[in-house]
Amino acid sequence: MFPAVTIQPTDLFAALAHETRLRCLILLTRHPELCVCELTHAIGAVQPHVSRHLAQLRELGLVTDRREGLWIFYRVSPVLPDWVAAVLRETFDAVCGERPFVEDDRVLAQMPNRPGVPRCA
Amino acid sequence: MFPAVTIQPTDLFAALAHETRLRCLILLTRHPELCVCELTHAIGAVQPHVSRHLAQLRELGLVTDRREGLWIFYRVSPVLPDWVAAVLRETFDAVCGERPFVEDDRVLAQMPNRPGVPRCA
DNA sequence: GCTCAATATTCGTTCTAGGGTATGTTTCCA
DNA sequence: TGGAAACATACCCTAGAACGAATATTGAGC
Repeated sequence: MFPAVTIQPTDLFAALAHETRLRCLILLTRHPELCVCELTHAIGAVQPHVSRHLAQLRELGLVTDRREGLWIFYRVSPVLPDWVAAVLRETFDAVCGERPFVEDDRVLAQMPNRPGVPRCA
Repeated sequence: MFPAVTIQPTDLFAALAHETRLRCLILLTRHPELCVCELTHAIGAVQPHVSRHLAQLRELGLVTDRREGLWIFYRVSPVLPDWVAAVLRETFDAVCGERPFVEDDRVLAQMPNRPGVPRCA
């Protein structure tokens, strides 16, 4: 019932202050969960880059990960403190229509061979 | 009617990611306006330190300043974009009862010779 | 004019976050 | 058991942020 994590405000804002991390979080707000290769493809960065920033989000407790075969799926933590969830929502509502966040989602939608997405031709 | 400033999300979060700047903003959310010496006293830092960080908040458009004699009074900008104001409010509500923000306000309340505050003994 | 108070800025230094690349780990499959 | 795919981590290096201290600016008062 209680949030499982405690997040210092300056830590939260430092996490959101980096464009790669913010873009990942915005994508993860649009979608229930995404794997690293999807985030990497959507953002257009190299895999270690995305992986490193996802690790920071994970260490802070903003996202959780689960393994399924070769893929590791990330999602926004379901046990965020209320005010953190509120900040994320406000931010998402404000920027989801702006660049580069719209493009990220467009690029993701056109990604071929996405894991978890059935390939019904 | 329209917000006078445009603030990039990463810029906002970078500003909030520094404790000095966040403490100033929280104090300025509690009080309509405060001068530099009040903020300096409340936070317990040296004057150039506070001044430098206030300058960053001002350049971003998060706060405005007005001169009155020797003092320069800062206040939270009245023309913030809605989502920025919402993020600030959520953050304030979440942390205003925590350290070091409560102590900052206590120290400020006990400050002698505050400008603008009538000295009715 | 001079002096003091409040604030801002500059300068040189230190420190940490981030980038690029290479390599390690885990899992699946043949 | 060997290889390939997906992801994580380590290493070295660099650029930018922040600090401390000194100095500049602005305004009030005499």
